Amino acid sequence: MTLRGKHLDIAASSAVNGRAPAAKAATIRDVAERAKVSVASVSRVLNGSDAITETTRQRVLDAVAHLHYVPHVGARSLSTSRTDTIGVILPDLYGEFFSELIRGMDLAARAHGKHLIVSSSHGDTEETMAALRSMRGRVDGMIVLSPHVRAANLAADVAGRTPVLVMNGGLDEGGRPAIAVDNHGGAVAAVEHLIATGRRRIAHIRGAAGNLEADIRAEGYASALVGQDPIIVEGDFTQAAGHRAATQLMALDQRPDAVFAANDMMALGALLAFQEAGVRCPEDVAVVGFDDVPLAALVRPTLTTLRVNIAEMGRRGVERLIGLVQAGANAEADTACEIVRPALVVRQSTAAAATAGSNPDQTAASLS
Amino acid sequence: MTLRGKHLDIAASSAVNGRAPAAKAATIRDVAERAKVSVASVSRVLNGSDAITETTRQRVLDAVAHLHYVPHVGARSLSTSRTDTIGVILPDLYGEFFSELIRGMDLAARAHGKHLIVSSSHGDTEETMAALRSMRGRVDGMIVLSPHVRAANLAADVAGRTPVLVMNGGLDEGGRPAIAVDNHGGAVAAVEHLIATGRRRIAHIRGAAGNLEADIRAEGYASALVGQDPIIVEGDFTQAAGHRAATQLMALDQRPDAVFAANDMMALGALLAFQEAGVRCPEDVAVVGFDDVPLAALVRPTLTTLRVNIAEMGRRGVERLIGLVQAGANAEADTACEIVRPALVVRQSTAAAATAGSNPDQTAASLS
DNA sequence: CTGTGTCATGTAACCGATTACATCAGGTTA
DNA sequence: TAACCTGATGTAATCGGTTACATGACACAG
Repeated sequence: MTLRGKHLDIAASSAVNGRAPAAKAATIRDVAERAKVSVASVSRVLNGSDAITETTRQRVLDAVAHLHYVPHVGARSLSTSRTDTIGVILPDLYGEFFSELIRGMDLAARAHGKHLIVSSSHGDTEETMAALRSMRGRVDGMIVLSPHVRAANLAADVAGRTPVLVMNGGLDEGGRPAIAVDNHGGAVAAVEHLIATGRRRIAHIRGAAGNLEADIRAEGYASALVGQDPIIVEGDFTQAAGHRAATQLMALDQRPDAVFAANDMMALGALLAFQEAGVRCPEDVAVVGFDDVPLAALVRPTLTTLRVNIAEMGRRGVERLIGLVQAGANAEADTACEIVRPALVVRQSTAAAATAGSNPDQTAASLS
Repeated sequence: MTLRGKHLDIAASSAVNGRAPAAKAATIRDVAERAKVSVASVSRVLNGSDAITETTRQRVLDAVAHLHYVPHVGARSLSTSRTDTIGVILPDLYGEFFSELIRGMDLAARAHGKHLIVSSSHGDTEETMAALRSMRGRVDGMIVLSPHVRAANLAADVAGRTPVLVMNGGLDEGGRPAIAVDNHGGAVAAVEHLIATGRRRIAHIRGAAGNLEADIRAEGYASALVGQDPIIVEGDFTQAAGHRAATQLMALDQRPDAVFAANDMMALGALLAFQEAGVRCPEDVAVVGFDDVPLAALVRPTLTTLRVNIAEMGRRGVERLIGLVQAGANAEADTACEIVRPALVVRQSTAAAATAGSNPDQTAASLS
């Protein structure tokens, strides 16, 4: 049982012949008392708002320092109804994509004096909703990354008055603030590059069915093919899935001469599977990934991929959300869907056989 | 200006001939009113504590559902002085080490219904303190990863009554709850392994000077050498630094036949530098890293390293912190320094020349 | 000398929950 | 029937801030 209010007296007096009760943290009233001013003045000094005599300011600051006073955030957020915190709900925390994203978000959050609460939903819609509910009231706004459009939209509903920025959703979120990668365009660019470098049988390792981004990338792949039927193998964005998928592809009657994987981790798994089977990359088969995680430039052969500036996207997300929070009630504010266009980064894994190996890592400088 | 308190009446009446003001979120009193019970009953239903008639419970739950009521966390935390949130201060958010760590922490936090606030300090002591201060009152406890012991100790002081668990610090934190990696033992194991596999000139690429872990690993390296003087090159834990350091090593009169890098990213950079220079690994030079980030098993040659189960360490950290929070005032509770012993994982990069390449990835199964 | 304006400061009402204690209804028991 | 217990529910104090409004001091003009 905590000691509070008038019961504190009783506890304190009983402590006379017992051991001292744990010291409670100083409150604004303690500071006011010690500085011999009112709580209002203390609050004013701390929030740097009103006109305050230099003398008073000093007295308050001294008291604050002496008592190691730190304002109680809960109390403050109760009266101001701001938390200076933004929530981030990710499908997963595994892998370089999310780590880069969080890094970018942290950068922006720190720059604006905001805190970041992160939570993962393990890709489950129900868990996403639970995470969302438990964050309500705790944050000023939320960024939701969901592989399922449905969840993202529900999310925005559950959130009620809390602004929600959807990232990683589809491009067709009806009038919700969002940031989305141009998955279709990226996939098309990948396939066109493969065709341009002379590949004629291009296979695709796709992400999990039902995952929005996986669907769009697969669709982009299919639409960009020229003179061949789609060859699609299921995956789930993990390196192991890429490995399995590549093994399947090698077992085909006619082995493809190029593979476009829906992300870098699967591309990597495929790369390893080919290597183990003695299939040479890029000579026998070209491989393209998606995301440009740092890893892509570090493997051999270095991986051609679609660069998405992940950290920058995270930064941008936080900044837009902060904008939304400030706009507040002005419903008209910012409901645009911002589109990030990935850039094709050509590395060894799709080089023409003749030039392969000449320059180990064309992008090393920019990725140091 | 927000509309609050008695001024709400004025605003509401003026809204009669204007547009409706933004609806305020429902409070416990709104729920009580609608359910025709007192706020106490609502609170009781929501916290499942006391005896409540089934009828009342239903009425309350209906009202809650109808109003989309969500308790205001700030208010709750004000009266209960719990936040159900734990803060994590990291030196950096870059790279796989921290991403794995956060993943493990998230797992444990979710399992206990806690939230996670993350913040990075960019390795700067001053920023660490600032982050710490701004978290006070916002969290029930904090986990601080600091490369500088000093900061970690100051941290524990600044935190005041908030429990702090130091991770990644030294082993000699005077009686503070901590979890630390046995950096010395790991370094010794690395060097001993290299000696056992016949290497005779072993160099070390160390982490930034002043970084505690870097210091201890370097010291462990030096102490394990047999019949040779230490060869130490400065680094800073980045891949680029590893690359530079390896270049320096290759320029020596007598090139080392083994390199122990203070972490995997630098080992990787070194690996690439050797490759570019035509120095073969493991034939000409063996390389050992530290951490066993997922990446270590994915490069070629696969990297021998010291495995630290990073995610598990994060999980453990959160669980211990939760223990500390619950122990509360009982100062005697848990002040132990838990030690995590890294395990040597032997892969291709230190294989004897004869057997190199026989098994591309000995640990692929366990890392899928 | 009084009225008025300015500016620093104080007082107290609020934010939205929790919870100790009061109350009250209904059933026992003497 | 009166005294008493029991268990559900209500009332109001409290957590620690912010801030509208009141107060009070002082300067200057009329």
